[in-house]
Amino acid sequence: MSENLKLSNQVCFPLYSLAKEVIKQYRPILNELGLTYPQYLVMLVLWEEGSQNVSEIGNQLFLDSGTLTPLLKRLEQKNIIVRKRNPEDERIVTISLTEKGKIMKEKAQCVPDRIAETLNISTEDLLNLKTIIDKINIQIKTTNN
Amino acid sequence: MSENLKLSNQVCFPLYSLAKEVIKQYRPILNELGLTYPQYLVMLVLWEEGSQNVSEIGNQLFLDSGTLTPLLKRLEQKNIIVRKRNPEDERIVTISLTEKGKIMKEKAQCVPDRIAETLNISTEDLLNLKTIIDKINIQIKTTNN
DNA sequence: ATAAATTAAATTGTGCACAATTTAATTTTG
DNA sequence: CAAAATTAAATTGTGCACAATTTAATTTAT
Repeated sequence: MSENLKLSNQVCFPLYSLAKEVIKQYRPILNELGLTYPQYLVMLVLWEEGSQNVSEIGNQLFLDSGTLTPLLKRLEQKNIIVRKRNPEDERIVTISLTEKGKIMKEKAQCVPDRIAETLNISTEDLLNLKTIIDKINIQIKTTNN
Repeated sequence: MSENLKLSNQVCFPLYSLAKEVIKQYRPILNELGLTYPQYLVMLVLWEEGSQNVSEIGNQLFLDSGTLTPLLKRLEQKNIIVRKRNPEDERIVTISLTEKGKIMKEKAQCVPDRIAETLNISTEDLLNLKTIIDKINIQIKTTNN
């Protein structure tokens, strides 16, 4: 068999597997907060930057309204965010944290440390991984637009 | 904010994004074969190793029957695989390629090259990425079992 | 000023991904 | 041998992810 189609030679498969594996490590930890990983990402954006439009959140997380609209509705049902149409421009929906959502930030402070623990990867390897991923991400975005 | 906090967020999110981005590059190419990326992975296993049980495929791709059963039914509907219960042990379902499935392998030969083209990443960077990812994947699997 | 174009979010539909449970077959044990 | 345990796949239910379309609001260009 040509080497071309061997699973072991693929780069994408280990990447896809590792991403799933890492998210799996987040699951039990985020579950204590009642969040999924994509929901946690949205909360990180709001904690860091405050109120944001749906599309502003989407631009940062590379997610579209088809993904975000139902996800945000779930966060709203948990009473950690509110969705409000902008009276200046009724097309825009602004997402804001509720008190409960702001308080959750405190409980979430420990998440990265706990992830770092369970991943058990040296800082050196993490930095190495980050460097190469960032480089490739930039290359893809610039090549593909 | 601790350094771990930043680092794990700064690694996990780019990892998750890059995996999605790379799969997005596969989409138009695999679409010509009528396959999704996970379906392509199943076909890679079958092309490389021939007939496999559902759980053997699952072990290699880290997917469970909840994911594979409907996926395999879709491949069966495309007439590129057949699903057959093992008469020796009726619990086991063996997946085999049809002629059409075998022929598809030829058309798939070009996929890795075309992906390499569109990703436009140096072989060195790809190897670098694969090396660090494989290392971390092994580390996670051994730590977490 | 209004018709056409654009924009933002929502909706619709398909396909993973995975936890939890169920079903049915096979093994192990008492 | 029969009950209990185990195993393999299927099923059920929830939640992304994304393409394609729709809806409604706003801009723009005539």
